[in-house]
Amino acid sequence: MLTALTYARMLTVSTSWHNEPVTRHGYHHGDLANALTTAATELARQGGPEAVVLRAAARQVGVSATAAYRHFADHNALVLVVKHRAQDELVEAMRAELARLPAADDPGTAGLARLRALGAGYLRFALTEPGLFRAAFCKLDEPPAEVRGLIDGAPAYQLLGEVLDDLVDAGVVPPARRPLAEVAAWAPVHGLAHLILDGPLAALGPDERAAALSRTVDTIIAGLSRP
Amino acid sequence: MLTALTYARMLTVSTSWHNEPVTRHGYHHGDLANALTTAATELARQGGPEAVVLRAAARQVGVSATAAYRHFADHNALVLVVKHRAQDELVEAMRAELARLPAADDPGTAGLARLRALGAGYLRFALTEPGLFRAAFCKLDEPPAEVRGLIDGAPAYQLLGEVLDDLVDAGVVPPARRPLAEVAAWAPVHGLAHLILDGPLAALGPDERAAALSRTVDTIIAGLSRP
DNA sequence: TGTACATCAGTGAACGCGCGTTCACTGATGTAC
DNA sequence: TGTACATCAGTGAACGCGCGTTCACTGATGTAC
Repeated sequence: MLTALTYARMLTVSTSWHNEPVTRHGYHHGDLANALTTAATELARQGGPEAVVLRAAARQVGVSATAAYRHFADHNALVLVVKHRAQDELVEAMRAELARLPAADDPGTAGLARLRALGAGYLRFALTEPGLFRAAFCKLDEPPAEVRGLIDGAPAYQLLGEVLDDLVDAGVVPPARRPLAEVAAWAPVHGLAHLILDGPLAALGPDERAAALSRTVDTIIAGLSRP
Repeated sequence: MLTALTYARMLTVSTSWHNEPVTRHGYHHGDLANALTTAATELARQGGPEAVVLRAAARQVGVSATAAYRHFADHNALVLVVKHRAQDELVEAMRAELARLPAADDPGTAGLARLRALGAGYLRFALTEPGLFRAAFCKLDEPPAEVRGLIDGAPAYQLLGEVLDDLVDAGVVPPARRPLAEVAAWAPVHGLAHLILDGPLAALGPDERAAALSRTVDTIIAGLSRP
């Protein structure tokens, strides 16, 4: 979709014009696919997946709506790339929380800290970027073949799996509790995010939210690590 | 919204006409608010909250779209009653699962069975009525004042709370783990439902789904009941 | 190095659609006398 | 019991909106000779 050539062309053009505002570089945009994706992602960031409107994205980039069809088969294809970007940002938020962790000696406590960090990063992303969070898990009109039959959002799932493996290695989680532990750990945090975002627990204040997360993660850990 | 008088009028009219199909009873419908709510709920059942279209509901009832405005302030008000109906059906599914439970002697095992039943009923409803499930938790344009500041979907929350209280009484859940246990128990099942419905875990087959639920609930119970 | 030409990436006008909502209206109902 | 009249609950036409998408087109780009 976005070749190295396209990038090169864009750079050439943008450096040859002086003080040109970023919006357009002439009749040929040079990087429309990327620009539309960014604009559409921004729409999703503010209004969720329903706000991803092809015409609005084109408008924002300063291009006719028709131009989008040179780069995306249809509206659904545009939403799909936004969904992927949103998933990428979610994983990024989780990794960021991991990176913030201080070094720990004991592998067991280190592993538990990582598990907590993943949950905290997940929830933080959901609450600070509700639009993107919903976009990351939105239902597409026709899901692409690559995704069907696989676990979507695989990077996050894999990240979680690694931390759980570490906890088994450290002797914190008994091997018998390892199967499907990803699901058992993921679902609670995902559910909490949805309950806070979309309804029943929306009325919780910041402190109550923190307490709810803490309680939820404590329960997961107590359950997974029980002999 | 729907007075006893309205009902009485409807019954009078409908019994005075012979073999009249249920759709209309003359110029005055007699029970339009209810009929529209039912039609709108059916739309949500098939297509989720986005499918609740005022004109479509009116069409289905065989009434002009304008007529709906005699009974609902606007589209949002219609969605709100659908949301409430969906929540009612969800609680009903949970109660149904409780009712199916055989009697048990030990209060501890009985309580755990009830907790499992609530989770199973919740997930069953989510998977068999995905449209209504999403409607039950949909975001409204302007949430009504009564709901803001309260925990929405209170009946389900309360039902869960009672079972958890029983588990404390039975000595299964230590009192120290009781606070916010509703959230810790609700979030995992809610999250699992969403993960299966809207994406990442959609590819799971029936057996895998059952295993995922079982693992998830086991982990909750192990966590909540840990000394 | 210059030029003809195929290809690519844009344009703007227009289509049909279905929505929520408003308007002025009219038929049915119920009540006061 | 009958009649005038206010009120209630419908009607149908129309509005404006914004959407996704298609059409025939044109300006820019890159390549073969």
